[in-house]
Amino acid sequence: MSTTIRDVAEEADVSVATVSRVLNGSDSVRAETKERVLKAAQALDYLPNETARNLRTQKTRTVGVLLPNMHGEFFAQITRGLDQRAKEDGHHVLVSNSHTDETEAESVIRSLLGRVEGLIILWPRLDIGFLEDLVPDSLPIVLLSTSAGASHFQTLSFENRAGAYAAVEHLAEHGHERVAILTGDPVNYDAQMRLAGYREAVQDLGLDDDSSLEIEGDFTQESGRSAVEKLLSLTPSPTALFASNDSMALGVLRGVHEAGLQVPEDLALVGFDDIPTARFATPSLTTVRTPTLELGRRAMDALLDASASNQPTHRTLDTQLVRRESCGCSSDE
Amino acid sequence: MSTTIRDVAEEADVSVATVSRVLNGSDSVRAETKERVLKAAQALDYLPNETARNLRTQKTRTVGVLLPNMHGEFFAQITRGLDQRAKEDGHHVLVSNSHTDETEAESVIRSLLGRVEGLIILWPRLDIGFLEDLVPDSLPIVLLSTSAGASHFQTLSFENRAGAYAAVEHLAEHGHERVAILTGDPVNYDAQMRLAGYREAVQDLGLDDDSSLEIEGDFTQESGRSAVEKLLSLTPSPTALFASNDSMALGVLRGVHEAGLQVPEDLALVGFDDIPTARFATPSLTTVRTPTLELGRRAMDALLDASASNQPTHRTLDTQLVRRESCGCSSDE
DNA sequence: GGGCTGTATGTAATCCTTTACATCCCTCAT
DNA sequence: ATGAGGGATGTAAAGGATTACATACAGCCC
Repeated sequence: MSTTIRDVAEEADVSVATVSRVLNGSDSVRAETKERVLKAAQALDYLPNETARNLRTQKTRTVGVLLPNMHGEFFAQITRGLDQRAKEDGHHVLVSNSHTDETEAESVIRSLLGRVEGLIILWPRLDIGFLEDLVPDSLPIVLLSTSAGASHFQTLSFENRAGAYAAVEHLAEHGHERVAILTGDPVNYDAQMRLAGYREAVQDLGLDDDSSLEIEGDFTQESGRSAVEKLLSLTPSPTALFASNDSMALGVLRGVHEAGLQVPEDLALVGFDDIPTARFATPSLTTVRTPTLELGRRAMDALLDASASNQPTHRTLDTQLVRRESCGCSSDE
Repeated sequence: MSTTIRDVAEEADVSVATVSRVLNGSDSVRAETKERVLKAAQALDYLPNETARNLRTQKTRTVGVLLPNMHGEFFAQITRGLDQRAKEDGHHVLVSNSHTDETEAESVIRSLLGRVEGLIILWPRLDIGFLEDLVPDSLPIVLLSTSAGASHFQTLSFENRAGAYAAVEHLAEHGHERVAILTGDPVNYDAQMRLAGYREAVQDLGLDDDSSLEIEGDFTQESGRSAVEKLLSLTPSPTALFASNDSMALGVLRGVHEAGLQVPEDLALVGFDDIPTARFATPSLTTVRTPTLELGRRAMDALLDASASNQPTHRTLDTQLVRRESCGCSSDE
């Protein structure tokens, strides 16, 4: 078998307690002894059994993360942010990202329970009550992009509403009065909030208020492309479009091109997210930047904090309009 | 504290052994007793302590995954594939994806050792000897996109060389004789192999063999964009370009547009990877499809198998040319 | 009835650490 | 000289599960 602390103790001719003390650097141990222990550990290729350690200390230093199938860039950035922050505190990240339905999510969560010290969940159609029943009250949980305040869980989201508002407002500044929206999947919280921001702006700014201007999409590029047809069939045609994310905006770009028209001349366009490709599209995409990496970091932050102060906080992260070409501006950058 | 198996045993008025037997469904236990135990467990909200279980059974059912900073879509797909496959076997995935240098990677691996039963590593500039020293021989490891055969580790890669060959060949079929390549980061194994495939095709097909046609990129969109300038300064100008990945190809698309030229008329273009955006670019991108999700699945497959038969296998996954518009074809799809 | 078999259950060892408490010994103040 | 105090180390008890082995009991056969 693999070598244990007992073997090291024997080799160094001390007790296991001393070995443990050396390895954890906590208690006082004579310099000479310490060295002997370290040498023994080295010689035997000793590797502490993390499981035993976890059991004894009642800590796993591991958090679970549930992410759904989502846009790759978004997914990657969040994961990266989570991981960065976790690493700073010496925590590990146990991921699960391929669950599709509620049953599966339940079994995933169950299998995570008892091996994680906290959970970060991004799950659009999450039923809060269901989750409350499933997990012990004592387990810190951070919910991402979910309707805030609905629970005693911590939540963290983008400032979607203000971002969408800014996007529409900017299109209005370009003189557009008939601005359509391509929505995301209606069950998605981000999508809902972006739609809300759009509506608010349309009202406030006195733009054409026509429910046929709200076209339903699902955040995929294909839904962006196919939306163009619907868009062009409207009378009068909208002169501008707010796409609820960049993937769809890229699809729209493609669709408009296929229809033989031009962005921004025939249709001004603003997206949301500022994925890397947005800058390199032709025309480059005006969009609302979401701090994705930051979302990950802050989520982990909140979770690790939660252990200490268990105040359920609900935070949002500011977004920022990035002016490029697709709205009719000449690019900022 | 949380409830233990002892509490359940007490509640159900049986021994802990019986509770364990019921929960693991292995041994024979009377139906009536079984029910009583289950009821007790339910009533007490009992959750087996996974750590204790892991310690006793000497199994963690957890594998570690190291991925570098990489293109989002690629990253997401691999992770998904890994997770899917792991879940099928009831395994958990511990990820780490934000390490930058060797020291950090070392500490990450160290911290994983002792809590995982295997490791999947994608790490471009990995030093095999370093890894061999670091991990115990008994730990199964699968290396992704790395020079094969160099070790007793299992490896898995894309069939990059053949893919690149096919891309260049296709451009030659369109009549191009002066085909440039935009390479990826030279330390990257995929990049090396794609370059090798390009060179092989140039030789075989008798295309212009001019080392100035090899432009160094780094897989980023920006490097694609800025390569256009260099490309146009060559005399005579190449009429076609093979970009070693789609991100760079998208950057090239942008750069060509900025230069007031057209793809494919002024420059035919083929990418590599077939990221989702490739289909929606304008013009849509001809590219070589890599089965990314499959790479993840197969990697996990190999790892979980490895426990049984520890034959170091070296496999490659076939790639496939997808004809769209940027090469001069009318789109397949 | 006695011994044998097999099923259902209990007892206790075990996995490998950490750590509270005990011990030992040395130094120093009284 | 003696006791207190403190530094270095050892002993053994957790921590919560699994499981080998022991036990109890019922049924059966002769």
